[in-house]
Amino acid sequence: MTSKSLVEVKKKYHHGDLREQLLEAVRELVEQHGPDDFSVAEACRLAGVSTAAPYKHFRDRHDILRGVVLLAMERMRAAMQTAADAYPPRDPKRIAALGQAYVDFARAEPGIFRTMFGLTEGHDDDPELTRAGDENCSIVERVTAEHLGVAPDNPEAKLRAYALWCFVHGHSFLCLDSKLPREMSKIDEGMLMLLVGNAMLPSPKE
Amino acid sequence: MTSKSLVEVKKKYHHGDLREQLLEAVRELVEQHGPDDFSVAEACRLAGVSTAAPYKHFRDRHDILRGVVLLAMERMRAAMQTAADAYPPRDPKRIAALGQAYVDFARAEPGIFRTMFGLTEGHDDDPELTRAGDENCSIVERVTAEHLGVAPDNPEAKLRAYALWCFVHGHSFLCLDSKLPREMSKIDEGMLMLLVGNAMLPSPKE
DNA sequence: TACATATGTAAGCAACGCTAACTTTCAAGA
DNA sequence: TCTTGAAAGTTAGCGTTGCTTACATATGTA
Repeated sequence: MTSKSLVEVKKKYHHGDLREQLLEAVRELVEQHGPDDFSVAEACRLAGVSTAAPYKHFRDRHDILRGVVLLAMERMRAAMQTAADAYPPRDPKRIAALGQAYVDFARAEPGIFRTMFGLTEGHDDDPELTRAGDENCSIVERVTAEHLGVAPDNPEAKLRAYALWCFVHGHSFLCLDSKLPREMSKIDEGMLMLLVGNAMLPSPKE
Repeated sequence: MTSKSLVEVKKKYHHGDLREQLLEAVRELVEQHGPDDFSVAEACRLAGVSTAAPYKHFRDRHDILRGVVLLAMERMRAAMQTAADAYPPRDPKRIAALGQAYVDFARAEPGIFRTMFGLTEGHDDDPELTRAGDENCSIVERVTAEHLGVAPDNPEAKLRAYALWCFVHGHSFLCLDSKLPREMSKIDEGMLMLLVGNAMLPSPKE
């Protein structure tokens, strides 16, 4: 009885799911038009609701974007974790898969990806955003430390994790901007393995 | 006589320098409020001109941002070139200085830097933007090739240049977002030398 | 059933992006 | 020097947006 048929959903005064549906609508709009061109009003139209409704759930326009980004960060985190979990702890492929998941996310949701790293309005030191970012960061550190067989707070592991993080992040952005030579578009597996496997993480047991 | 005293400049019907002054005003606004929050109207106020004036020089709001980004790319290119030129061709410091110039630019103009890589509205395949980006990219390739003592189109050099580019770009972004552990904020010289000098560019003459 | 609260609507304001139509200035040729 | 067309400003105004205020309706709990 709690499951609503698609028919009877229309024209309930209380939407019941507006917050989540707005976030989804904005996610789509941002993906289509970029973060500066989406409009709250258009999202309202998509959700079938008046233009004043969002302000019962969000402080303002930026607060909606914040919500969208938080969801995206969680999605990204989950994707990275899943990718890493597909391989045993010290398999080099585990690291490559982690990086690949990052790049894949950027390519699958370029608009959101850019938005995640383009927020500067009032989110400079938002505790929730910072925590979500740190969490994603710590996945890389943990996996790297496991790979090296050292404690998670090992400085060497942290340094290498950071290098990996930088490389993958930069690669993701350069892919989106196609500011990389065309013939290098598909270096994911090969290059990640080369750089990550050989240069950055020379050998787990040395 | 062509040099205008600051006094007699005011209240000329023809502004004479509006295009450049608008770009500068928008640059400041973007740096302050971020790319989505700047308003053309506010830039007009800064330039002391009516809100319709910009449309004699730019197609629309996005076109203004495009101009700002193009200028920023040129500024960045010049900074990188200058930094590299401070060291002789095969000095490892030359590479490090190049990367450092990139990071420094991002830190000095974070709003513009984000804007440069956040444009997606209608600029997907803007030829001028693409060319400016490729030019910056090719500096890295050229310097790397020189360092390795090979031809500029050497595939090995291109690969290493791309890796350097990725790392530096990612590092820049992570610095801005402070999504890196706090104690790693000042790794510029040390880490660049470590990664770039040792891991990525093992030895120029091997 | 009554009521506090949550969640929606309607109406409206100020600001913005952009256009249309007009005005002023400049520069170049007769 | 005068004319004239293009370049570069202005004013006025349209439609949209972000957001607020006041009001309406539904929901959960006593």
